[in-house]
Amino acid sequence: MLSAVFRLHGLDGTSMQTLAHVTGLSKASLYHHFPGGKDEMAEKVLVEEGRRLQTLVLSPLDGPEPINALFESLKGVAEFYGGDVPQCLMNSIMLGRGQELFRDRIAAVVGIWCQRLAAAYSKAGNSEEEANAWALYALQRLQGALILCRVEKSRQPLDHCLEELHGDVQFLAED
Amino acid sequence: MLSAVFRLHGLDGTSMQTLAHVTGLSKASLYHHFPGGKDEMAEKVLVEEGRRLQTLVLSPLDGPEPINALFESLKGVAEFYGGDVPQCLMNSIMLGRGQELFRDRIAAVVGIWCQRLAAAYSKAGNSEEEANAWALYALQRLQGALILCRVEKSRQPLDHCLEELHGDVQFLAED
DNA sequence: TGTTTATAACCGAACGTTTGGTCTATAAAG
DNA sequence: CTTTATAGACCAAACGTTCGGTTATAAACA
Repeated sequence: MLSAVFRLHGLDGTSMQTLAHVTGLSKASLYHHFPGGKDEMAEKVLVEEGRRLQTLVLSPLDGPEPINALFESLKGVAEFYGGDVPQCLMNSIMLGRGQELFRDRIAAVVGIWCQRLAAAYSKAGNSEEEANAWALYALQRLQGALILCRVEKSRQPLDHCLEELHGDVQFLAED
Repeated sequence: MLSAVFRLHGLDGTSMQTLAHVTGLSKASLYHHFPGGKDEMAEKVLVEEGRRLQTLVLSPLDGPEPINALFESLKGVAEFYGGDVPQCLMNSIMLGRGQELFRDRIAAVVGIWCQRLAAAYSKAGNSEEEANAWALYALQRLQGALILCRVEKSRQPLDHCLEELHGDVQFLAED
């Protein structure tokens, strides 16, 4: 998959040659589909990743029952960050030139994610303050776990983190 | 600073030209000092960063009084990840070719950090299990906070995270 | 149905630029 | 007068990108 290349090598570390090899197309053909070149390819991949986040992680948060919505969303996260060594595309791609190109959009997505998470948590009976704090906390742990996954070349940190976040929600439900 | 270049652009995104410009030297001079080229420069920077971690973050953990040691170490972390938009060099540099080159060493450093953190926490009166869990938790939150710092272009997430970790330790001390 | 036509997809080869890296010369330091 | 540090010129290779031309697709028409 295209996104895996950018995830593993970042924007600068990914060459058109590699992309051509991965897609099985020639470099020229890639320019036919993406006249904007590498940057446009990265952008398209990023947009698609945003859609995946929407369907797997964000949409489940809209369920009527907030506790279950949070559970479902966490399940979505586990799938969103799939693979043996899960990595975050938005993290990898936000280095060097990628920062200037994509930071704003990524910040917006993260903001929405946080706010939707807080909304569900608040709907489950927490104050807005608490809800916001928990949402930030959850995102932070998630991103940190993903870093540790890359360091340890394993998905154990992510799975463990998701279990604990699940526990947090469960604890809330039992109140 | 050299490390800032790698921190911002990663290994692949950093060119010898950029390094020459930043150091004020010619490329030829850089090859005089670092015959191994870019990779050797990155390695030297990484080693120096490891020393900084040692003195600022790890050494304070050796203090006789574990609670205070943890406080001091957290203070060291705040300095270690300095600047208006703190970023983790070990994270940036561990993409693409950097992963193959440096992952093992970085994993070792993280392992030591975690284990030293757990030791202090355990010495403060926790079971080894609890201590280990807390150490992993702290590292995870830290790394996650650093990601959010890059996304939000601010050091607020890190400072906030450090406050909360400080609170965790304080809570432990009051037991 | 078979032929034409238009369009999209594709690729080999080349473009100019930048890359990591070397060579040679020069000036300063010891 | 040898060693060390520097830089300008230089190189082959790789880079992102463009071009000209070929093939596949399928709609339009005979």
